[in-house]
Amino acid sequence: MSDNSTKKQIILEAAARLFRDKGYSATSMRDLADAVQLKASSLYNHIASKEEILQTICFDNAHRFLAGMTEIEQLQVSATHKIEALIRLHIHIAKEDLTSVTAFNDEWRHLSEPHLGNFKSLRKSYESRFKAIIEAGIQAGELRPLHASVLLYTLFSSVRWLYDWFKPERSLSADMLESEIITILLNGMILK
Amino acid sequence: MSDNSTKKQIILEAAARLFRDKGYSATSMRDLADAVQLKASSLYNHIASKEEILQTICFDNAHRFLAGMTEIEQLQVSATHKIEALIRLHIHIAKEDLTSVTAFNDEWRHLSEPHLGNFKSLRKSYESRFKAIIEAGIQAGELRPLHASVLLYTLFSSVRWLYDWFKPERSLSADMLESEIITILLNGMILK
DNA sequence: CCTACCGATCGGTAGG
DNA sequence: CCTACCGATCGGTAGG
Repeated sequence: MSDNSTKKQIILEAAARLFRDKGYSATSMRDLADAVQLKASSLYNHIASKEEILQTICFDNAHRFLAGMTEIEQLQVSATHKIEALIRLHIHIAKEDLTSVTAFNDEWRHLSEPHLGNFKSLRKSYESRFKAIIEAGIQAGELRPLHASVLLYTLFSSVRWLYDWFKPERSLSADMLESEIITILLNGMILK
Repeated sequence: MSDNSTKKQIILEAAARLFRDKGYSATSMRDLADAVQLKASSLYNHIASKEEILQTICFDNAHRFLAGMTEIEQLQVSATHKIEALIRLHIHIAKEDLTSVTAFNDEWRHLSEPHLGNFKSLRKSYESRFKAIIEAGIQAGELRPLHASVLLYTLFSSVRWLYDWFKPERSLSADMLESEIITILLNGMILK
């Protein structure tokens, strides 16, 4: 049983890497089997289907983001500080499990219904809660009076390149990277 | 002949839309044939292969960006103004042919060699030239003294969400969108 | 965990 | 532009 769940974990990690590198559709169960030194049919002792793997990756990561959001919402600090905490959240999640987050970001659209709909709901909820914080910041006069959705999506995608880029040269430490990104984004958003 | 090139154009546009919506690998030639009211085999009177379509999309767009870069490099203005012009370039290209740019952005990795290598070279060249402008701006004391690559990629990806988002609600005009994004990014990058 | 195999679908070709 | 069809590969199952 513990052997079993370990093996499943190995399969999930190999799958995340393949999905990130080749995409979900271009990854075959035989590719995945090769990566974990198994025959394709043996994979089905550990997982139910190819899509179940994608579901696990997508929903696990969605819940990591939502859990972080829930914590940050409860902080008794300014909107600006909450936004800074959210930027750090995105960077920390990326650092923790880069391949999985990348696959989650790029491959969720291959979910079938009803999973696709459920996933979109979670995502929508995360965005709404993020947007509410931004709107509070604008109301409070902390942030530039721009459209909240422009601020939201600019911020969102600004941290997304990390997922494609984190691996190569490491002349830049993760901490340095984090502080520079926060400098750029907060100065871009903050009023004066 | 002119009929022929028109039909080819229709096929390329339908393909870009399918590649954007489902991804290159998940789009079959039968999907594409249905979209243009043809049988799959008839597509091959207009195009040589599935990958040739992807090549056309990827290299056409790469050349649009490079042509814009060449023009902007020759302007006799400050680095900050060149960067503003580059941000506008990205937004304008997105507005002109949204589906094609999205497919180019997300699906180039499915190119086979030697096209993949050639594509990466063009991309690398574009990034280097962009980075040189950013570095000049830092040298000149116009931009915050951060790592040029952090500024580059933050800026790059900040405009990328447009590709996924441009379509829906149009309560925001494209001009308003453009000016807000430039406000956020330039204030984030500019010193003081 | 494997061998053997399934029906479906893939990109693409032959031939008209 | 179509019908008919190719070999290869797909996700997955049967049976041990």
